[in-house]
Amino acid sequence: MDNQKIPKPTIKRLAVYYRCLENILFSGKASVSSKEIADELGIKASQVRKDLSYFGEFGRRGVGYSTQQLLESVSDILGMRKIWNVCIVGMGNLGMALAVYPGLSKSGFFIKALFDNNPNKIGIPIPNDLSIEPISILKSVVKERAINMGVITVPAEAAQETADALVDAGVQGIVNFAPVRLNLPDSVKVEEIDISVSFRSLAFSISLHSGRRRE
Amino acid sequence: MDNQKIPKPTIKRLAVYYRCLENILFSGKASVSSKEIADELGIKASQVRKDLSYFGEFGRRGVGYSTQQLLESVSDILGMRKIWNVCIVGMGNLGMALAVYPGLSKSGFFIKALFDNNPNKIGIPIPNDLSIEPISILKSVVKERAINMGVITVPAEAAQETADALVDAGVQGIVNFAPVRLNLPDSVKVEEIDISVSFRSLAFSISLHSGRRRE
DNA sequence: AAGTGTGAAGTCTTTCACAGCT
DNA sequence: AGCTGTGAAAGACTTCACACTT
Repeated sequence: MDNQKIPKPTIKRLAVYYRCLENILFSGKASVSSKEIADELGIKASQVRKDLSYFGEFGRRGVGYSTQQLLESVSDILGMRKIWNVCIVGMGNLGMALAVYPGLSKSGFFIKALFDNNPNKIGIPIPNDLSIEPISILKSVVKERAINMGVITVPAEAAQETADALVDAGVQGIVNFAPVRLNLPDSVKVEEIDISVSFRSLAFSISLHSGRRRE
Repeated sequence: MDNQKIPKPTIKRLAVYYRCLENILFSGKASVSSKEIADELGIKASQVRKDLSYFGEFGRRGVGYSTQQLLESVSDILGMRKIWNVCIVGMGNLGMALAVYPGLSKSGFFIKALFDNNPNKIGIPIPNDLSIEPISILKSVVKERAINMGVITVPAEAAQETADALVDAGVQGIVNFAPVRLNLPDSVKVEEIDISVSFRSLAFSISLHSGRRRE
C-alpha cells in the first residue's frame, strides 16, 4: 500500500479533503466518517477511503476517523508542514488580488515578494507591508528570502521568460495563470490555472444540455 | 460518431485547443495538423483527433485542418456563438480583477453587472463604465440585461445564498471561486476554481518528488 | 508521403463488495 | 451494527495501429 503510483485526481481531492476537514473540525465534530466527507463533496465514500489508503491507515474500523488527526495526516501528505515562501511575478489586477488574498496565507503559503517590470509600479505599497520590486533582482531576492514557489501573472507573451527566470532562481514549483503551456525541467512542478478555459468549458456544458443534440 | 458521451477531459482540452488555434491563426499558418497542436500542448496527436472525432470530421486526410475553419468549428462546439452575458457577485480584489480582465471579453464573455452588499462599494466607478450595484436588485438586473452566467467571488459563508439568488434570477451557469461545493439544480451548470486547492496540489507534487519515499 | 478518422487494445480511475476490526 | 481498508470488477479515458484519402 506504499510504493504505488498516486492517481492525479487523488491529489486534487486530497487538497479538497483538507478544506473540508477544516470546516468539520471548526464545526466541532471530533470524529468523521468517509461517508460524511463524501456527501459533503458529492462523491462516493469508497473514493475517499481509497484515496487515503494510498498513504496509510488513518481510521478505526467500525468507528471512523478522528477529525483532528486526519486533518494532520492530510496536511502531512500534502506537504503542508513545510514552509512555502511564494513570490508573485506580474502585478496587474490578478497579481494584486493574489497578493492580498487571505486564503493563501491561511493555507500556509506566505507571500514574500512581488515583482513587476513597470517602473511606475515599483515601490508602491501593498496592504501586507510588501512592496513591488523590479524583476531584475528576482534571483537574489528569491535566494535571500528562501522563496520556493513562484506565481506567474504576467501576460502570455512574457510567461515563458518569467518561468525561466524563476527556474534559474531555484523555485521548486510554479502556479501559472498565463494562458500558455510552459516548458520546464522535470524537476520543477507546475500547476496551471486558466480562467478563460474554465469559462469556455462552462459555456460548453450549458450549450450541450440546453441546445444541441441529446447527450 | 454522434450520440456518444463526451469525456469531461475532452471538454477541457477543446477549450485549450481554442486558445492554441487562435495563436496559430494569428501567427499566419493557414493550415495545421493534429501533431502540431499536440506538440504545442504536450499531448498526443491521436488525442487531438479523437477529441475532435466526437463532434464530426473537420480535417482532410493527408492534408490536415484549415486553421480558420477548425477554430470556427471549435467555437461552435464550445457554444461560443452564443452571447454570454456575465455578472460578478462579490467585488473584493478577485472580483475586481475579473471585472477588468481582458481575457474574458476577448473570449466572448461580456461583463454586464457587478454586485456587492457593502454600501461603501455601491456606485464606485470601474474602468469599463460599469458600476457596482446592490445584490438586492440582482434578479431584476439579470433579467433586464439578459445575463446568463454568474461568477461567485464572495466569501465561502455567503456562496450558497449567492448561488441560490443567481439560480432564482435564471442564470444557466456559475463559475464559483468560493471554496465550497454548491448545491444546485441539475439544470444549472457549475465550474469550480479553487485557487488554494491548486497551491496545495502543487505543494504535494513538490514534496512527493523531492522529499518522501520513491513515487 | 503525409495526415485524418476510428475500432480495438491498453492503461488509468472509480466503484463494488466483503473480510476484518471495534 | 457500523465503518474501515482493499483486492477485484467495472468503467472511463488514452493510445495504438491501420484503413483510407489527398
